[in-house]
Amino acid sequence: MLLTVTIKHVAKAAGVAVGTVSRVLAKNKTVNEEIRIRVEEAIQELGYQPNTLGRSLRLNKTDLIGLVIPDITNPFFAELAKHVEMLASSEGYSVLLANSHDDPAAEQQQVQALLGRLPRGLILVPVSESTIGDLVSGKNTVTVDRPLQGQTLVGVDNRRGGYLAADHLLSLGHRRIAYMSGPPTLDVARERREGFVGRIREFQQQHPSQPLAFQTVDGNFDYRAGEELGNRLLRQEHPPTAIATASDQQAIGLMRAAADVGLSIPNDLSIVGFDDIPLASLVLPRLTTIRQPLAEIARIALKAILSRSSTPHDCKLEPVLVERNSTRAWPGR
Amino acid sequence: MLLTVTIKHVAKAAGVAVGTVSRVLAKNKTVNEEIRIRVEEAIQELGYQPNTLGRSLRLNKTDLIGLVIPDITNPFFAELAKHVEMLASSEGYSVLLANSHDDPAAEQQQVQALLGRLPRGLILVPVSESTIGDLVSGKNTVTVDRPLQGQTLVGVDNRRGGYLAADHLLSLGHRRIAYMSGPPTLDVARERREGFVGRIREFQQQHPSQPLAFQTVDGNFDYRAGEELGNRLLRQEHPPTAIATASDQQAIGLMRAAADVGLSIPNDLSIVGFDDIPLASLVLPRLTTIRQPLAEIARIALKAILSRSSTPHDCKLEPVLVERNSTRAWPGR
DNA sequence: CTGTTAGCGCTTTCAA
DNA sequence: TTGAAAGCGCTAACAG
Repeated sequence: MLLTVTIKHVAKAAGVAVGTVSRVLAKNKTVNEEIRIRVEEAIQELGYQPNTLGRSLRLNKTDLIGLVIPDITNPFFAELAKHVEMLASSEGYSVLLANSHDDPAAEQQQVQALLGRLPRGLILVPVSESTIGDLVSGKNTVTVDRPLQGQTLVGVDNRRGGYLAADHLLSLGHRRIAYMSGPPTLDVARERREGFVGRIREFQQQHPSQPLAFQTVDGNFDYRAGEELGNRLLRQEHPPTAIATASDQQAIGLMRAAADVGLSIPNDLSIVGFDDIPLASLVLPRLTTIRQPLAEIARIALKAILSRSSTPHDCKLEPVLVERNSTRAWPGR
Repeated sequence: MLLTVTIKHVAKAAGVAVGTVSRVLAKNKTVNEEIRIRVEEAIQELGYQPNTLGRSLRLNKTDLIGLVIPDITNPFFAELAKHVEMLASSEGYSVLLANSHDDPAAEQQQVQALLGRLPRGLILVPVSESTIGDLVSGKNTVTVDRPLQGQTLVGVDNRRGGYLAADHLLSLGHRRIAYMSGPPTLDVARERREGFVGRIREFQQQHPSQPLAFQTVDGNFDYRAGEELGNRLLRQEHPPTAIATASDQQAIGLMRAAADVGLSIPNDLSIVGFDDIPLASLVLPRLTTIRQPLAEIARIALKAILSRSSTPHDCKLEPVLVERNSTRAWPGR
């Protein structure tokens, strides 16, 4: 019978009290060298592993980080999860993963479930203000990508990202431009669009004589939406020569649509995405996109959690334009 | 000061003993209706949430499922994680996620870390036999996709999958065929290849007079390997007219390579992938592939964990060929 | 049917 | 510097 070995067994084996064992475990300096060695030998001998539950119960805190995202299958969130997990585990924390499926009810349930596990903190990509607002209030929460009233947000400066995309297209000489936005209910989507539109307006004011056609569509962030909106955009009488999207997934769906209508990228159509997911540099042609520094975002989010800073303090990182092969000067040939 | 409310507070508020509160929490039938109501009211009133730590410590078991995969960024594992998480949370469990990065040392560390949290069970996609074999032995572990000595494996019949791919290509009339395998160190990769090669040999024996060119290459499962191996394959003097790969990611990389050398799919080249990741049905052309029933795999793995069946009992599911637009009869035009 | 109590494994006073 | 003991929140065995 393989009994689990506790601190008591170690104590008896080393001929000391449990308190002493606990002290060597905690690397407490006030323990006699000789005894310390004896205890450590006993630990080795018995293969003792501290029981997290006992410790957590006593200390009233765990080494768990809760991570609630809409969908781990989305490459952007997968990347976020990976970085969070890597960083967390290197600090001795484990991460509890939960998907909200962009469903407020599911999200509420998931957050509640994770909270019940008393995590050290929660990293959250919220889908709904209302349902979880007060659930997490006062709960050491950091929000990523999307804001939540009263909680620290770490993300990218979306307006700036939109601005960069528009600026890139404009400077390439495009004058028939479309913007494919995300769901208008999401702040991220609105901000990116505003940044994009802002640069367009700015250009129009600076060059009032130059003709400039601009339109906007919106839908989900996923591949499918990119394809559908792309078809709508490209099958018009005078389709745009350049399209910026609110996500790389949309951009990749859009590439599909472009191929379907026989358009070659970047010759007939320039595309710029958003996020820089791993796939962006692997599609054909490689996608020009606005990069979000996800590793950095994860790092800051985790730091905020672990340092329990009392006051929420948003952190907006700089997005950067990554030029690859899906954009080209117009007229391009 | 917001004190955490315990079972004691509820007991006092309801005018009963803690044991009674515990009983109504456990839905124990032996509790008086009237008292039950009073307790439930007190619970509502105080917003009492049972403390998982206390319960787990007492019961010596948690509601945690450990999930250790090579890389959450890989769409196949992301999909697996999603299903595991959905199923788990619907049963009241939470999942602890860890990435091993295909590194035996990291894997060992991660497994150890998760085991220290006393999970109800471990779902594992192992990278290395040796380093974790006895770490998890006797630990209620289920292995997915890749085997581990002495542990239950749930996955797909890889030989059958390879066989299906070869059979499909052969029956389409292809006679210059290549197989792009995964890392030969992995059983999955070897089995798929064996199944594929098996069907090829079978065909040759049945039709000894028919000319049939066949070759094999191998590399990693990822996009990049697919592209590199694809280039090697396609830039030969007499390139194959059909290629089957050991993963959809390879297949998608291969599509890139095909485009680079000016080959049109499926007109000049047929491709069949493996896994059926979400992206497979979104690339252009949509990818014909061997589908792994991942939802089913996740379901069975979790069931095996939760029912603590003592003896390991492998479970091989049937893969199925999903015909889409990347394969075509040869000669095809 | 309900109250009382021991104890899960651990940390941390308090004494010695 | 170390030992003894209390107690974190909970469940279950036992007594009533």
